[in-house]
Amino acid sequence: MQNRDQLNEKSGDYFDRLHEQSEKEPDIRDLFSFQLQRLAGLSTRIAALSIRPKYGITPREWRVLAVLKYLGEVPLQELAKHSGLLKSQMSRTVSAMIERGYIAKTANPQDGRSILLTLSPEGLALSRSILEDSFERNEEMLATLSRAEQQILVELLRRVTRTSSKYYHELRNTASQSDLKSLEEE
Amino acid sequence: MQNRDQLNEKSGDYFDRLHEQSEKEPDIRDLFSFQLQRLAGLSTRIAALSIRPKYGITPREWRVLAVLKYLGEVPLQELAKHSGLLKSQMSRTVSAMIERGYIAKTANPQDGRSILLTLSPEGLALSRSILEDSFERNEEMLATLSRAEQQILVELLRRVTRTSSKYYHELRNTASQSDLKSLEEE
DNA sequence: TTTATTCGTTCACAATGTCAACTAATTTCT
DNA sequence: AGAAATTAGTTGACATTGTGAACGAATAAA
Repeated sequence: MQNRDQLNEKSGDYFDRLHEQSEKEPDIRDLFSFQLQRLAGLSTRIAALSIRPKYGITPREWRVLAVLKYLGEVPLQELAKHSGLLKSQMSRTVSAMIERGYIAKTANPQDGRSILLTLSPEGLALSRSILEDSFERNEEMLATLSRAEQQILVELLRRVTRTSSKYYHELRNTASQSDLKSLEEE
Repeated sequence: MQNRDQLNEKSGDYFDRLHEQSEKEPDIRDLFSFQLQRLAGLSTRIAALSIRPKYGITPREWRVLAVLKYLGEVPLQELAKHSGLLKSQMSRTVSAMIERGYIAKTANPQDGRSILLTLSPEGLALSRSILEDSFERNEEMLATLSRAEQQILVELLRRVTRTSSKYYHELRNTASQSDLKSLEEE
């Protein structure tokens, strides 16, 4: 058998068995962000496992396609914001997607610096297809929860994301007081 | 002002405004794993922002220290499993931490191949300190939720993680039928 | 109209993730 | 016991992701 660097988490043995609570010592297993990171890592691996071999596309690329799907026609910066990527990352990603014919780019008549991006028919079809697969994967991941619980989870995450985003931008601003500019936006 | 590739998500404008639900078209904004990824990304950035400048350590490194904190004394593989890293990643990370004096390594009397890892006093102190900061950051991120809601969220995530972990290993096994070995473990 | 800002591209690099090859030690099988 | 397979840890190679800065061109602000 080949020597594979597996993530030998096996049958969930390492996930959050209830541990004895030491009264004073902080424990990373109780940390929300730790749970979050671990689950997100799992989710990425699951996605890569099902999507990469089938569609020859990275998780980031299909995420961009799916975001563009609901945005319609937008400049690159806008696409980056909604995807949670830097514009430098987005520029490269979009280039690759244009090369493969999934994204079309046209000039922005309103602004000569900007470009407008849309999904090509192929991109739309691909995006739809992967998105369906993704919803199926999510079903499996969430299978342990009732419909009601799933909705609660999604709603809680939504709220936490909003709060965290605000917090993040506060941190950025206090960290680099060089650009007081950003204070203006709300 | 410097030209920084900012993630201009600004005041949460791009996060989950309720969107009109097209009846049939799947929308990535409704995808659990998408929300998860986005929030995890935010969380990482927040952590890096507060930890890196203060302690000169990467998020992954402190995560390893914190995991080792509750494990006590374990071989490398064990530490890797609990941290969600490959043993190759863990080997490198541990080397760096040993070099900086945060982790001590001794031979395993039970098994000549294996090594036993523990936190050094410095490592323990550092781990404690960062962990406290992390709990504070989490407070901020979760500030919008009531205590009860926070507990619900944590519990739901815990269950989803367990289910997802099982699902992941199933996928791996069906994907590579070369090693039927792994079927044995439950 | 000069100055500052913004859009997108590109460069350079750090961090992370993935897998295969390798050794030494251990276990399993016969 | 001895050969064969397995396992722990290290290392090499490489793909992906994340971050910040420099730059030209276009636009907005002074």
